[in-house]
Amino acid sequence: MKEQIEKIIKEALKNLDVEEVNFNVEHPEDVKNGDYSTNVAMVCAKQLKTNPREVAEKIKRELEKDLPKQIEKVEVAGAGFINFYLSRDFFSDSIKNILDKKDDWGKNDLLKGQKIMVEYTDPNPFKPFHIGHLMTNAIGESVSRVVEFSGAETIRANYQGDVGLHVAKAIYGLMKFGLPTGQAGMPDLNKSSSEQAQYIGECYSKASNLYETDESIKKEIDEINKKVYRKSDEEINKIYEWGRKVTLLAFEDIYKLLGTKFNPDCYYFESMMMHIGEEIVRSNLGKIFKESDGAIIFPAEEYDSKLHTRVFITSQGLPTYETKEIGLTVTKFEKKNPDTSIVVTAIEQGEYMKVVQKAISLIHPDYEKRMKHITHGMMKFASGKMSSRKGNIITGESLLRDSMNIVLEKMNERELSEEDKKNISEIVGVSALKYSILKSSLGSDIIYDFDKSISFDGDSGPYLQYTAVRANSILEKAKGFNHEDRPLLTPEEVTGLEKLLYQFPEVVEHSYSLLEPHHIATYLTALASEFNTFYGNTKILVDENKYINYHLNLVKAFYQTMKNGLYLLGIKTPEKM
RNA sequence: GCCCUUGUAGUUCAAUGGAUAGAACUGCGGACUUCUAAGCCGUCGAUGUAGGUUCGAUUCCUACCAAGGGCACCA
Repeated sequence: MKEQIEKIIKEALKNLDVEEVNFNVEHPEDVKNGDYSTNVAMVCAKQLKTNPREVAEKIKRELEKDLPKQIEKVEVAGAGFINFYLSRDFFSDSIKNILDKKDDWGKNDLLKGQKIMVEYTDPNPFKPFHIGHLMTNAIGESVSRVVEFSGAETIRANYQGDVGLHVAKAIYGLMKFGLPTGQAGMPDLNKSSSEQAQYIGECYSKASNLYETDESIKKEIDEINKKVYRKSDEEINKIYEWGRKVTLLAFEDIYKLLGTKFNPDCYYFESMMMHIGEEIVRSNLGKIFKESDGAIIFPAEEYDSKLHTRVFITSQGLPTYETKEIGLTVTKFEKKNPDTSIVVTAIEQGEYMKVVQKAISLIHPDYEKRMKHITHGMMKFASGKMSSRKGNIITGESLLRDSMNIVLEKMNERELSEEDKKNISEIVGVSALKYSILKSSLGSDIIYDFDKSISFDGDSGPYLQYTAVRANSILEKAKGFNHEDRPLLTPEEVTGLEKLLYQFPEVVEHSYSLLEPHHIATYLTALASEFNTFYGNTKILVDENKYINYHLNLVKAFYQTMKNGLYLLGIKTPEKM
């Protein structure tokens, strides 16, 4: 509809001999000002040397000569806005359209034929899955789904640091505090990979502290680090293989819970990328990279004054993260050849990534425009509550578990089977966390209040789910209610719900064009609120309701839209809760 | 010091340069023998400071203030 209005405005301008101008068509905040509104008259008032309202009137008269039937009337208002009011038929048709499209409702083909790769989550084996990974995952998954809804073939990639100092620290910790060979305090190898991974994470944390405080331990760990790189020590290799396997398996459990499926051939590892990257860096030494104090560096400020120099290969001859990133990017383009390669990380990687991307674009100029880096802020905690319910350090996993447990407690009031309660608490717990990450625009930090944010009032994931469940509940009850023989009558009045429903595809497009998932979250919350208002004002399943069939279609259309929208946020829609 | 993010109600967040700056939480006040009250209705309350561009600025530009991040061998 938006395109259509833009089109008739352009035609009107042509008929009035006005040069083409940049104008907007948008939804006014207040529905009193119509369903669509344009500022075209104000934009070209100067050009026509008259005041905006006169221009607006002129354009209005031109538009009225041939008005599409979906538009009931056009009005001039305010400083010179032209407002469009849609007809009852338009809204009724849009409900039908939603019911026809079902799970495809909201999709578009902006990216048809394109291949888009999204890399996100990026946890490191041997370290806990922390809250930052949770954020990156929620955002990356949502971006992937928005891209998918825009018609692209979507490739989900994950990049994991299986070499580096953190690995050496964890291995040192395991050797010092006990290996899985039956010593005291050891994890039972029969335990779940998640529990074994947790033990490895603890060893990592302890060793990490010792690294900072004890000089001789620091040396030992550095020595282990070299051995891991060279694979020169049989015992270390064994621990390494076990630890890597177990932590990666534990991550898979979390991905499953979060609803992410990476492409099986797109799990990239630093241990692979460092060799590829090193070769590229060394073969461009003297051209792009320089030697300096024994290290190999890239002086990015020579190309862009806002960038800075970074080390790519250390004076000890080890490749840094920068070099591995070059290997990764080149591998992605060579193996998968995406039209666009999107990488999602926290903001701390922002500056560094610009430098790396500059270096890559000098080697492969054709990649430059195809690389996109999305950054997000950090999750912080309100009022210093830094520990989880059990008193441990909060990891991404513990936060998830706590969230699910809180839901489970709330579910006690409900008459549901234990199995239902367990499943629902998983779906709702994940939703609470994901929504609190996705409701804000990227960029700024997220303040996470442990007590309040998982409260499910108002602006929350569970609120959206609960609203969907209410709708579903009506649809279920309607099956036993005699309504199918009755005629489909359409009420004259258009509800606020209908005035939002048809906008869903526009929201998806907008969200894609800015790569900002929060627009979907904001829209769904407004939509849920409208539904709850409608629900509160309307008794649907009663004999006196002569619009019963229309109302049921409306509920169905709402349910479908909410379900598709929640999907885009990476959130499942429970059938009951 | 230089560079990148970000400053909106008591709190947490919205607002492709547009109309009276929207929500949620909290506070206060309501409705309900009703399809799930994790819900609904009403109400109090905000653009960091100073300039500039514009018919019009929360949005763009400049300076300042404040928070977070990055600036050579960690990732």
